Amino acid sequence: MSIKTVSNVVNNYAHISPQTKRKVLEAIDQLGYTPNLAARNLRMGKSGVIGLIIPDLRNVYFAELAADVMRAAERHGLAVLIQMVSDRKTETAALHGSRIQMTDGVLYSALALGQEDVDLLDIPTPMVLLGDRIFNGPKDHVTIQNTEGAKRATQHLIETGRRKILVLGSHEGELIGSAGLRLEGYRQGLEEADLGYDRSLVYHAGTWLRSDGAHAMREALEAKVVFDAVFALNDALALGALRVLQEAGLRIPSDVALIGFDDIDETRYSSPTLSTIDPGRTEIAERAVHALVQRMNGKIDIPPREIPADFRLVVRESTS
Amino acid sequence: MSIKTVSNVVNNYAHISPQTKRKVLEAIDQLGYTPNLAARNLRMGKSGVIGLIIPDLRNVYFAELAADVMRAAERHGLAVLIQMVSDRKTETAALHGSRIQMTDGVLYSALALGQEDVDLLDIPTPMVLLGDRIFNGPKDHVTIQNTEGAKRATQHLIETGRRKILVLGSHEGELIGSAGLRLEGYRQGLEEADLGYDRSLVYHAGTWLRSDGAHAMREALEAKVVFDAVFALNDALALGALRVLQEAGLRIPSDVALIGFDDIDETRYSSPTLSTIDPGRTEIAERAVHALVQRMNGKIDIPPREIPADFRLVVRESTS
DNA sequence: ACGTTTACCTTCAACGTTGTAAATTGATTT
DNA sequence: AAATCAATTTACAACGTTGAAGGTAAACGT
Repeated sequence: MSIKTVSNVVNNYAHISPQTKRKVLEAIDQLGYTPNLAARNLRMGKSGVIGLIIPDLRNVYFAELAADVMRAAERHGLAVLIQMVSDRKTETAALHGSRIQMTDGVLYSALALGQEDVDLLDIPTPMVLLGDRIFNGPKDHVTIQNTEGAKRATQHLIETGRRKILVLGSHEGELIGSAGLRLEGYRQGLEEADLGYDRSLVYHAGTWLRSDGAHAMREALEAKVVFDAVFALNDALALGALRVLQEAGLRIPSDVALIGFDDIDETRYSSPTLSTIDPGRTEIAERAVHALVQRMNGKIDIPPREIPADFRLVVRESTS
Repeated sequence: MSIKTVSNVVNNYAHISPQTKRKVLEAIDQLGYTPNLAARNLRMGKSGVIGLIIPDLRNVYFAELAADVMRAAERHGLAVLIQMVSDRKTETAALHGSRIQMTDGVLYSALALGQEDVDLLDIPTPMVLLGDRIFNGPKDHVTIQNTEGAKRATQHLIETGRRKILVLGSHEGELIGSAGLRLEGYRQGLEEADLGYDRSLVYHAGTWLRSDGAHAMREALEAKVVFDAVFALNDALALGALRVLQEAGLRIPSDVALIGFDDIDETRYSSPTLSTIDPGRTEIAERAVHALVQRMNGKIDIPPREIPADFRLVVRESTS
């Protein structure tokens, strides 16, 4: 009984006699044999693992994205190795370090790296880019329709009769990146409704955590700005703002309408529930994994693509 | 220049002449050589990867746990392969499938498997158990002090003058598992204060999502039970209940005090902020990884241990 | 009955690394 | 100058798998 025969049984190769197969399977069962994956990986030149490089799982958006990616990967028989990054250094290390080498490909959502670092993406590992910080890179890019989604959110507020729409979470001077693109959508929404863009309604927030939303909202209230709606550039900011608005005695949505962006699970359970833009996270994960698998199989040899995901306005209590 | 010399340089073996080292490093740099990890893994018999088997990253508790585990693993130079499981079948497959074979060890938080499946844990892969569903297994177990924490929560409510404490999230007849243990803590808390245990104050919830908390809370309100405090067996339940209480016009904490369990990030941002028990998640992750590394190195050969994590009462607005 | 095909099984080599032990070089001692 | 020792480098084998190619015996065709 040669080793190769066992290998053939395990990989159920076509030409094996039923009795040999049975004998081998019995022996495997009895000895508790399992194929050594390291050896198989070495021989085959692939590991069945894809990497997922993201900022932080404690951020609900990325946790949900990771869950969706894992589900999609599972359908392709792939395992997912998550690597969290926190700054330029760890991010560069994740892309160029040795660990990436044990994956067959990576999904990468940039955190600190930006358009100016596009050359760093030019690595031999198959890769699909996520997020909104780098465009026109050397890799496929599955992306949220930030501008279009933000425009839709703005339109929705206008349709419900709001005119003075506060924005929370801008990044000064940013043109691409979630903040820049969503702010642009807001401008377009105003413009189409013939409403002017008023800089004094735009509040900055470097990071996008609940506490930042609360902080920005407090600033606006203290500045006594007049407004009848708030568009927070993501849900976490919106939830932080929500709390401050309520503390200030404002009723939502009657005094102030509030909308976020991302459709994280929590928006369904806040009080009031939060209207938002669903950026199509599940679809993003599926398309990204699909594109990555195509590249990994080397079956397609076409230039890098931009793959947009469909978004959807989700109307809940905070705007109706 | 032999291959082995390169290997020696890469692993910076002690006795290499400076000039050879320089030459090798130059060549490595110029040719862009990286060691093949699959081959190294095969040769060394380890992969530098640990597995983390958990229910679902969309559950904030597990997302935060995963993040903490990854940080702890990073400090040991280990990568983390997360495997989500959803039922007995996927869970058994995760423990006994082939994928576990590409990890050097696993951290495992049981979902569907329970005490009766303890034999399934008896696998050769080093493993550390997390969670509260299986005790006295054949592996180290890092665990939350459920009973003690729940007792502390109950005591806290009593200290603030509450007497009729509703419980949300019990599992009928469960003795071990988070629900059973926390309910036991609640009973002990009552007992020490000479308060009677009243079954009509205990509400069941099969799963522990926000929606379940909302549902159980509604049931209690509809039953017109009299109560002045709510102990939700986890934070998600508490947050769901919070919303229903507010909808019913009850003020928190003046009409009803509310406390949860887990200290998820969100409890800091709800309105009002939520008192809770911090079960020491970060510490759990660190101790678990530490114990796993010890077992992986085979340096210790002692019987399985129960390793309890320290908990902490976190008082916020919902109880003060 | 003999060549030919088919089904099944085995041998060989290679994937790229590292531990072991042996070989080479250089420095030091006698 | 030979002998000894230490420092450095190398050859070899092995980790466990699988593709390619080869072998063997039974089944088939003429």
